[in-house]
Amino acid sequence: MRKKINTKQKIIEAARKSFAEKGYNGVSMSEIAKEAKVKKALIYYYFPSKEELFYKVWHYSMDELETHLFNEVENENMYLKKLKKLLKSYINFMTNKTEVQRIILRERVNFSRTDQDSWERVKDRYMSLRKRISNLIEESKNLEVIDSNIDSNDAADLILNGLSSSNDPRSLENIREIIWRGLVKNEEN
Amino acid sequence: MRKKINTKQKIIEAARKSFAEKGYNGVSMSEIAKEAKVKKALIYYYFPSKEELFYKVWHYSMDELETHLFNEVENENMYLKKLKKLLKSYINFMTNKTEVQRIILRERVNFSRTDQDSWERVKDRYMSLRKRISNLIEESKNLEVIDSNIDSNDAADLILNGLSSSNDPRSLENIREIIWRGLVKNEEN
DNA sequence: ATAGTTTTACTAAACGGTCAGTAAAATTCT
DNA sequence: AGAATTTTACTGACCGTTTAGTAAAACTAT
Repeated sequence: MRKKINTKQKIIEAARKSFAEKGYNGVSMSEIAKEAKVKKALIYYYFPSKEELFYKVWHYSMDELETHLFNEVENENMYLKKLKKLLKSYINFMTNKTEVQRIILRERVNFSRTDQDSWERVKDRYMSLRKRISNLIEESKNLEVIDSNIDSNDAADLILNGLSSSNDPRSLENIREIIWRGLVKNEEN
Repeated sequence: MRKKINTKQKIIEAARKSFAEKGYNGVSMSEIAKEAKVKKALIYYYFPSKEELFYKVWHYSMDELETHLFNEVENENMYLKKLKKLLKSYINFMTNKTEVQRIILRERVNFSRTDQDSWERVKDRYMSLRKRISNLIEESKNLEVIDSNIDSNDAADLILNGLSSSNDPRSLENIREIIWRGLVKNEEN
């Protein structure tokens, strides 16, 4: 901890930007180094491999997203408002932190690959976030806010996928409204 | 040893499988060659570059999808049923042709990249399909089947994104139902 | 001095792509 | 018809470049 306190963070930030733009396989370690304004070998001083660097970037991003989503939600006491706020927060995060958005969109597809278990950890971290969302939906179902026929995991997927498609907040607001109308109970139930 | 007949198609099929599994940058031409059981140089006999090969694969896949979607739809005369059938067909295609599904999911993210115009053609081909879907929604709006507040482009995006998230037909059915409830007009409007 | 950083210099393997050449099939010439 | 020529389908060896990763020297702060 002599000279630089934030070198490691600087590398993570640069890596995230690069991975978000071109995807894991589209970026070389030299590119990341250039973006971070350090020499490539220095990255290997802090991270043992490209794969490990990516995992750290992913984990860091998911922490950020999860914090952003649930900190605001927990201030709410009504489940209807909790869920409503979650959707708003999600849109807010996705339109502002577009790097995180893209890195999720890009690498989520690899979860279904069976030949490489290097993605297992990455998948697990994502799934733990999805579970928190589906739990919230499940609780809302019990309190008769959300239609009981709805599978909470599928609903969480729809939120996660539907609300990351665009960078335009207005489009995402429109999409959110459609999803919301599909989720909440009909008045004449 | 002249084989000739379907070599080109065999390469496209192998390329699609490989691209779907690992993404454009995750696959080498040698891998594709191995998958197609031909020599790498032969790929360059039929296709001038990796990029061009990918575009052909993409175009071929989009043609397949579009044909599958709209052939069935056009037999229907009511717009409500047309749209309903389109969603069904889309799920059907995505759960059976998982290679196409993954290749779309993987490479769609590149559409927002501004630094490379090599993706322009790829994007254009995808957008023409999206337009056909949003046109169908727009017409359904005029006939007061679909809520008039809904933006047809955003609705098309929601369908395209929400209904490609999984390979499990049951999950996709659930998601379709949520989307559908969000789209159609309320009885007590 | 010494422990923590950063850089220089390097490697082996893999990459996209090229090229000269070849055997067989199709076409043209006589 | 059959010989001569051209075109098609395909191969292996190879090119320059880039890749992830390493060893060790050099610098920096205490």
